[in-house]
Amino acid sequence: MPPTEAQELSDMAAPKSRVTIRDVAERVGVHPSTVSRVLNPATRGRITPEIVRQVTAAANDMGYRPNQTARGLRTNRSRTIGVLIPDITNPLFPPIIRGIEDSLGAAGYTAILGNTDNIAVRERDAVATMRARQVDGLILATARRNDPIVAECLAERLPVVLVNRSADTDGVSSVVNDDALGIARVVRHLKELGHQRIVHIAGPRTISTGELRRRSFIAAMTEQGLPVDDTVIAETSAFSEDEGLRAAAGLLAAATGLTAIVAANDLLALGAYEALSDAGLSCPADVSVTGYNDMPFVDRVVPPLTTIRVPKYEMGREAARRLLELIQAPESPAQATMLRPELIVRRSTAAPPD
Amino acid sequence: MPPTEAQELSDMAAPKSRVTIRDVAERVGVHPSTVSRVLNPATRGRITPEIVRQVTAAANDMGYRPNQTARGLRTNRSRTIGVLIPDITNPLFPPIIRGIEDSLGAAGYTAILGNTDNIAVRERDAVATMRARQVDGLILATARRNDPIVAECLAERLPVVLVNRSADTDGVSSVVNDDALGIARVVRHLKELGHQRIVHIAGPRTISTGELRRRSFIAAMTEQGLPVDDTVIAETSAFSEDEGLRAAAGLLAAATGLTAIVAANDLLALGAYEALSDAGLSCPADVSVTGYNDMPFVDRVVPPLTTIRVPKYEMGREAARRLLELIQAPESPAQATMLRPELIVRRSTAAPPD
DNA sequence: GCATTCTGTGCAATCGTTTGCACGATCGAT
DNA sequence: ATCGATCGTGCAAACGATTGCACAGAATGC
Repeated sequence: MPPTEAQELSDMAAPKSRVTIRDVAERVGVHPSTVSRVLNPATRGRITPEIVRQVTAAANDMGYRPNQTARGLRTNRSRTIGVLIPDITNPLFPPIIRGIEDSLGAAGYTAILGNTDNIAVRERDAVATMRARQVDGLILATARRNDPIVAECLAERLPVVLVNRSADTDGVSSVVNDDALGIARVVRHLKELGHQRIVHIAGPRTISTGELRRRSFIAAMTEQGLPVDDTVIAETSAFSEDEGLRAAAGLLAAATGLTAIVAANDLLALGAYEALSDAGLSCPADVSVTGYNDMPFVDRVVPPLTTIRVPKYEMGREAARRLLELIQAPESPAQATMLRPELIVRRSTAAPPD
Repeated sequence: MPPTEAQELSDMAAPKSRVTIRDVAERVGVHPSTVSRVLNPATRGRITPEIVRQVTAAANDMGYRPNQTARGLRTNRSRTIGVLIPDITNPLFPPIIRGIEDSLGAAGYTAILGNTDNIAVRERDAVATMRARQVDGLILATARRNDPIVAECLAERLPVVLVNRSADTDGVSSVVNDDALGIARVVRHLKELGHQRIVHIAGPRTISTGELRRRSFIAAMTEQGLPVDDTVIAETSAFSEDEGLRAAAGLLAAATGLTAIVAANDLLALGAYEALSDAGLSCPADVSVTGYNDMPFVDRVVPPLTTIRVPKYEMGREAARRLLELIQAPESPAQATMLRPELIVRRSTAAPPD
């Protein structure tokens, strides 16, 4: 004996399988295309108000949820964007990501993330999987100054926005902070404290922030009438604590009478802290140190780090906003947005010893 | 006059539009379904080796990339999973997320993220958008002990795994650390240092970690033969620094002669630091403090925090692994995995003053 | 009152893959 | 030599939505 049609099922409707546009259409007695048009704000106007009412009511009632996958197949728009970052574990990035997601979410888009660890083949891979998923655009926090990925996206007309770092490639939009301004403020701050012999731990020159902060350092020093020669800049191969330690140690060994270190980012600055303590020097009594970015928690290290705060959340938000624009109007001209950084004076800077 | 077939186009083929399975089929002279079978490892064996060779060669040559969207529509599998976290900006989560992504990535899956800020409606929203995108499963780092979202997923047979926090709901898989063990180790450590009057800043009881660590604290104290009454536990409404400050201040005001504070997580412990300094007390000279989680950077605050290290990356990795299993075998029984935490002794704990 | 425009809806093709089914060829067994 | 079984491939129908086109009926113009 087959089970009788259990009528209890009808009230507390268990949504057995997903309800489709066709189910809604059948319930109301119209064609699926009509339902589609009702549900699309752009075409809703073409349908009789009474039908609109019935369809929306039925859709709500039945708990209809459009299938993004099907829609994406047809329209070639996934309402998904790919975000490439070096490493989510680096505290610089979460606020940026948060800004991106908030901004995208408000527009009905979602992000998929890829960690690349700054490894080129992982970047390629990540872009490939993202393209397979038909992302509508890309936000890259991984750009190098001369980045083939950026060039490819441009060539294939995939909307792309760079965030935090920019690139030399032109025609690409970016949202970054004003490195020149930030570094100028730091140098001025140190000069005002009385420092004369200021040195710089530079980031990798293959990355825009590394090169730009380096150049800005030289410019700012010159402008302040401070001496700048080969011995005041140490190069690093990565924005890492280890590299900061190594570079700072070199500087301490070589540079005569330095009293302040301008690091190209906070991690390098933390490395410099270590080098100082290794050398038996104290910060800020013997040497002042500054960072860049104002990562979470650099206000809690000892001494709390004087640094430049970049508007991380806002950069993420702007980058997403810009990308959405670019998706609407793919041919709109590239624009490079620079957000204002802010000098945060804490305890790692003080007057030089006399 | 129509443009002549430009034969220059053939060598440096600009991939004008995406190459589909049909393009590959035409090039080789077989049916699209054959190409599909060649490209699918499971069915490749059924095709003549020579054809397999030709098809794979052509696919590579033409730069064919399967369209996940189309595949997803047909198979109802998106190879995408949704990850819900309270806030990516909380340093506890990035390592977990990294573990999840590494594990998923290796299996050809990608994650989409949702920040919920512990707000119920945002959780619902996030789940809705994820379902619209046909996620194959969910990893929740947002679970409350009694969480309707968890119940719904279970009811609708959407594979789900909880990470970091568990839930009271049964039938759901989870990957967490062993809170009882962690708290027991902390209490034992303090006892060994000579502490008698130990107090606890408990997390929200609506969250498994809050409740569990609280209960484990009572159990551990009892086991060590230490006094435990109403005055040694302070409740909080969130795992935040503010709440830690408030609770610790209360404890200091009320509790007679406390010498050690066991906080239910690192953020609460940092709040306790503030309360101590507000009260003119020093840590660890006057009062020892312990945290839980071993968030990034708690080794750099002053004093460096003694805490329980939970294997964050591994928890993420395991959760993803478990979810993939669950997707393969949806009816497999739920399993609650507990990873071993580790006591990390730093400078925030010392013998009590005499 | 007839021709014309307009409006609202249905029809059917389409997006790129996957997969059950069918069918001809090949093979081994008798 | 004949008959099944087996094997490799093609065929076509899905998956769920969108959208150009067609067409009926209403509205409008003269």
